Amino acid sequence: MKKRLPQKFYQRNDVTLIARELLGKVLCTHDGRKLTSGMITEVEAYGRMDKACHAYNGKRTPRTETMFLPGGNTYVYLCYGIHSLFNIVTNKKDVPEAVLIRSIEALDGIETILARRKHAKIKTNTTSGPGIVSSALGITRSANAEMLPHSERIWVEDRGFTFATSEITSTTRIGIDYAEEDALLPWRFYLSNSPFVSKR
DNA sequence: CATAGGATCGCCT
DNA sequence: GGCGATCCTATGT
Repeated sequence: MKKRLPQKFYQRNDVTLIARELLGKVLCTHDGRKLTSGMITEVEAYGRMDKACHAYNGKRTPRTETMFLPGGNTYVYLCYGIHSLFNIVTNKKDVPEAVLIRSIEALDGIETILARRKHAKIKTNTTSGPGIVSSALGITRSANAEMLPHSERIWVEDRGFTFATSEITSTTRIGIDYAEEDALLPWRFYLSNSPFVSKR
């Protein structure tokens, strides 16, 4: 079973539900030569009324404008001058919410992923961490504002991997101390039994 | 225009 | 556990 997620999956009005449902889905990229993919193992949700969100309280800037696009778009931005962090926009147009993909477990194109990461063999840190996911899958800011349901470069598939709520850990997000009380929201989700998670 | 700082990583000790 | 890398972004003058 390989089925690309449809637009309506992303456009629902519940970013934390979508974040949890993205666990086990398969993020795929094609750079024109090689297909690479990985099962999503760790995510974080960012809501429109959440001080950790770039578009908190409707804040529009050239960068955050992407978050106001309809759900299903990609939001890729540069962090610390080095890392392209990959997010999936959710909800309807003009409702800025997104899911940050933090870790995956490599599935397709292992050789390509290893070469991009300069690793000889798969280790837990080959695909764990938001900057690393982009490195492993070849995602750069040129992949910003791509429509996942239609893009030839990047998309998400359901391959039938499912996980019960009891197999998912929900806890606080990483690196958002500036978000005051919202730093306490349990909006980071990961597969409890996966070794491919950025912090255990 | 100038400036401070970031949803991080990897290397060093 | 600490820190430098590296550059875009947002903000203020």
